[in-house]
Amino acid sequence: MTSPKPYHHGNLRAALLHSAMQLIREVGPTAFTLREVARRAGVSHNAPYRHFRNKEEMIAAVATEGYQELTEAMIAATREQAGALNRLKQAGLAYVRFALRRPEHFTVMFDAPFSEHQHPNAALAAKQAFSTLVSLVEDCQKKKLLASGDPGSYALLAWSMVHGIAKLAITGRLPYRST
Amino acid sequence: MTSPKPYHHGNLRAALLHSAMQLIREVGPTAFTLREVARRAGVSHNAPYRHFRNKEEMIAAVATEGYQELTEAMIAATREQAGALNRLKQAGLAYVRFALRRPEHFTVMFDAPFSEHQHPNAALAAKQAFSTLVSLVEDCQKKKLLASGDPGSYALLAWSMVHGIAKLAITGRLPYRST
DNA sequence: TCGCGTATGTTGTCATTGTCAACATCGGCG
DNA sequence: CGCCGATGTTGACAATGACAACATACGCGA
Repeated sequence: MTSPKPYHHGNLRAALLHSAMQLIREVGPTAFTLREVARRAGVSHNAPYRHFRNKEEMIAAVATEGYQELTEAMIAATREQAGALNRLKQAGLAYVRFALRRPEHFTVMFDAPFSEHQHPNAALAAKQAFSTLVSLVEDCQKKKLLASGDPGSYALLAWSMVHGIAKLAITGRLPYRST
Repeated sequence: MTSPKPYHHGNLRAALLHSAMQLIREVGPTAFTLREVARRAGVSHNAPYRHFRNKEEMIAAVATEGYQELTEAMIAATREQAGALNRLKQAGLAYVRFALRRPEHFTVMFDAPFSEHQHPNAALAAKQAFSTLVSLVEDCQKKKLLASGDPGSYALLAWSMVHGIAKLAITGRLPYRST
């Protein structure tokens, strides 16, 4: 995305991100190690520093990708769905599904071992995910399917619910139930 | 709690937990360091190992304390409050207030860098917090203030919402608003 | 009262990690 | 074609989590 064209390796940045995600999935965000990522990508332990300022920034990059995927998942879920309310619901389900499919990724995205303020890209990606929700809520309001008012507030409420459910589901406290 | 009576230091375990919480509050759960905790408690870097098997277990102990505090906060908030529904609401508010008052502690409790399965004490404390919620919901149902059904499901829903709100508030995405 | 076992704390050590600095390589631009 | 800078490597260092061996002192039993 941001990197023009890597020289030696072909596309190290992407390869590193890939290894990073896989590693996080295997050992969790805590045991995650920069050097192991480098090892898996088949480069020296310092190569990553040409693409990320430090460990934190690399994690932030993973989170950023996660937000983008999440946004896409929500959009895809609403596509070819009739009814504004139904689309909102589908987006919510997609959200939870994403969380269940990639618990560690989800954790990295929201349990922010990194300070969001210092990672504008991540913050931006997160904002996009949120605005996806907001516009779905606005659609519902336009069609009088939802009481009018600040769309942001409603979206926040929706997000809160969905997020809470997803989180608790991940933690294994939610008995599964089809819907 | 579990420790009978420490010898040399007086009560190292408690002192360590105290330092640990303070440190987490200062630098976050990620930069948290066992050795720094020991330093602050004025003991050698290996003293903590007499009270906690490893770093993870120490964090789990901190989380356990957090669950207990949370439970107490919810109970305290419902005390001398009239109306089952109102009590449920007060508990929810107490939940959010706790999260806002101790964001890092809250983070440690739920973003579990530790695997809950392997820390029965933490799991138990968490369960107690949840059962507090469940009984509040049951009260509402008994008084027909809430549709009947599986109390657990309703409690989960309540928890999800409250938790989601708290989490998003911590992350700074929730515009504050008095209620 | 006294000595000893054991819970508690310390010193020493090791592999691993994040990060910095110096060096090597190679692709494209002039 | 030669140089510069982007990319990657090697080497180093302090800090960390964890283990092992050693020290200390409380409190029980004789």
